[in-house]
Amino acid sequence: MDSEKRLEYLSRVIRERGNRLTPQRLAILRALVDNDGHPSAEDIHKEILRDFPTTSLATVYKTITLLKDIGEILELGFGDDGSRFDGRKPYPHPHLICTQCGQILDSEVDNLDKLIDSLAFPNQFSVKTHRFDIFGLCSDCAQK
Amino acid sequence: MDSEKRLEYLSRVIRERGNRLTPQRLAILRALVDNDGHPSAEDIHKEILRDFPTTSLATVYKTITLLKDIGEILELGFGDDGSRFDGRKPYPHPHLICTQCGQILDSEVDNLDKLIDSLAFPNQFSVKTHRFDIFGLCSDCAQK
DNA sequence: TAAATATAGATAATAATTATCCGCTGAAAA
DNA sequence: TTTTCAGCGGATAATTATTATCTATATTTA
Ligand SMILES: [Mn+2]
Ligand SMILES: [Mn+2]
Ligand SMILES: [Zn+2]
Ligand SMILES: [Zn+2]
Repeated sequence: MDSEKRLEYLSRVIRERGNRLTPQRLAILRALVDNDGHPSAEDIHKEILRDFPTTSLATVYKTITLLKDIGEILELGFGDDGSRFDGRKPYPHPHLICTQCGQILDSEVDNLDKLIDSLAFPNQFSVKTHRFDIFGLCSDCAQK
Repeated sequence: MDSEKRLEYLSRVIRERGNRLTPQRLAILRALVDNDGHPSAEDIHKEILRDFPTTSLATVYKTITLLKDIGEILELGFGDDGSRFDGRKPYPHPHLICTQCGQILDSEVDNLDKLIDSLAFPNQFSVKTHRFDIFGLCSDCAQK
């Protein structure tokens, strides 16, 4: 997963669908593809403010919405705790979520789709997507 | 899973911890254990109103909070779409969620804990709980 | 250049849930 | 029996991440 490559890909898709790649928007994209920590909208906003101090939080949300429309961002909603975003791997995948420090780790596993199919089949359920969150303590927090 | 047995169990636990089993509270418990459709707070409230027309929605939420404290209800939060509750099986288990009609089906699978452990182990992650949602169309909605 | 469209930023609105307040109830204590 | 008092129900206000709205500005198109 090359951040620069992914940034170029997203930039191209956005331009091709007639949207504009403003400096603020590019900065938001860069923050998303450079960060593998699943940042919140606030996290992204804070980072953008360094280069574009007048950027509104609404602008961050608008770019996230744009990426959602393209299907190039994965949103992990946590109700009142807000959402965290994965702009590097927009497809569903398991996450290890530390309930102590808030860190979110990516995880991969083979044959998860097969398991999901085996759950859906008996109910004649047609699968579109999924969400698999594992909550607990990361290695750092577990030591304390 | 006997609804009546579960109702008796919940009633006993609530009394044993010094809480009171008011008629409204009992009605809310009954609505929860009788319904395997993963009702929302509103759903429960509507049902309670038939027998106790002055019940406040806040009372429903308070009883749900009580059950959460005991660990005897599973909350499935969906952000702005609110939460759905499982008062029959309070432990984590996979759900098949129809994005068309909102129906939520229970699902069970062997060795899910083993799979989760295999994901957590490489990261030295200490698992506490999990959430596994599968989104798609139920058999009814898929036919249309 | 002129017109059309998209976007940024500011601000108001949304809505599920939670907090707060107050009067009531019921069981235990005196 | 009377008093006490924590728990509770109901009403209402507050919370807060996100979305909608509005206007000025920037960019593209003709
Ligand atoms: Mn991820
Ligand atoms: Mn369930
Ligand atoms: Zn941690
Ligand atoms: Zn359906």
